[in-house]
Amino acid sequence: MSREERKRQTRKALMDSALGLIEQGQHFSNISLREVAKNAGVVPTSFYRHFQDMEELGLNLIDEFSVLLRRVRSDVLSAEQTITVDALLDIYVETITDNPALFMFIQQCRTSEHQEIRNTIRQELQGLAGELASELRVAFPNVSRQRLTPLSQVVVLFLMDAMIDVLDQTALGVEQSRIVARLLEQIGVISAALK
Amino acid sequence: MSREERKRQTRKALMDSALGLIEQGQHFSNISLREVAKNAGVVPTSFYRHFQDMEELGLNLIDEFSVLLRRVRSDVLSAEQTITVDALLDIYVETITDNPALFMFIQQCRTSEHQEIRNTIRQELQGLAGELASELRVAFPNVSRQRLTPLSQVVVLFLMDAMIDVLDQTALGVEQSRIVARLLEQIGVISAALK
DNA sequence: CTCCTTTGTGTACACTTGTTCACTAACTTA
DNA sequence: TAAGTTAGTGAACAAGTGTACACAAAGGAG
Repeated sequence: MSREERKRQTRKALMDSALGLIEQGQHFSNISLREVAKNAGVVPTSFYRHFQDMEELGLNLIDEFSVLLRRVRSDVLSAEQTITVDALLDIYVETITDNPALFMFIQQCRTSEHQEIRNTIRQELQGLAGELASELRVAFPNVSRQRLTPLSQVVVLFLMDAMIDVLDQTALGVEQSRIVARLLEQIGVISAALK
Repeated sequence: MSREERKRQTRKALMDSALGLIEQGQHFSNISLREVAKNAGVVPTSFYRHFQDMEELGLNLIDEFSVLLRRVRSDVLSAEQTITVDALLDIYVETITDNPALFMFIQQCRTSEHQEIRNTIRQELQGLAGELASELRVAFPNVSRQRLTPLSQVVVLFLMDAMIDVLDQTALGVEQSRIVARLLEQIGVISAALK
């Protein structure tokens, strides 16, 4: 195995370590560099070979989020052109449930103490809303883009909000289906405005 | 000054200290007990005379939030019965801008690592949505409560979401009016569903 | 094969954290 | 006035934190 391959591997181990700690219920704000290193099976000083500090690791997690969204987008585009709203939502909900820690991280860090993290996330979510808007254009060809844009921003807000419930899902014993149901109810309120 | 009066005073100093640190850009999750004590002009050990730990202080901040909302509610009720939606929103927006740290705390701690904090906040925000729903009933008497409830949940989501922009307000040089404008635009999308 | 680059190691340091304990001083009560 | 309760103090400790440094070992380039 080549050296840079190995490096990329431990780098990924560090990022996954952080996500793992989030999945265990920790908040990204007080996950320590040492904890991440230990959890990745690496000595603390080794962390610096990959990231300057936890903020930089965070920014790279946002990047991972961005890549994930791009992949989803290409999936949607490769689907039939006459995709329904329900099918569209299914794709996004599935993406969330497949990557809970990553989405949780994003939701947590919207209120991060590092403004660069906050700004980057804001941009990313705005981009997501933009994607959604153009995808909804297919489903609602007779609705103007002007009305569609704020609408998809709202839907993104719903998606991220649902994350918090997912976090408590196991703790409260709430089935995931109920969360999705609530999500669909909320979006129903919105899409009613389109009919 | 009586002793319990003094105690209540330093207790408030501790809570205000935490809010102050939040206003300075810190995240509640990693505000330390010592920092709070120091900022309140009190020795660390004195903290324990009032709260068991930071989680308990957090729960008391949520209580303060609850009391604030109750006060707002009575303000709204004492207003004219034919209150407009805009006037209603003005009251809430003003409440937020008058207590930015408290609302920011709530928004931050929706993703807290302490599940009791998360649950209490969830309840509180649900309660807020309930209040809003009955207040909106006055403005939209011909809309059923069934449609009003999910709608006000959405509005609450908007209000809390706007908090994040308020946080970056100074940093980005965005005037508060623009934030309020965006908020009104979002809510416009919703209220359009009511007409 | 040899040298250099670089990823990961181990030790070390100064600092902050939560929490303990015995103590003081002042308000309350009897 | 005397005794008791208690909010706040100060020193101390073990544990965890970020970061600097010299070092080892192994891949890459000549």
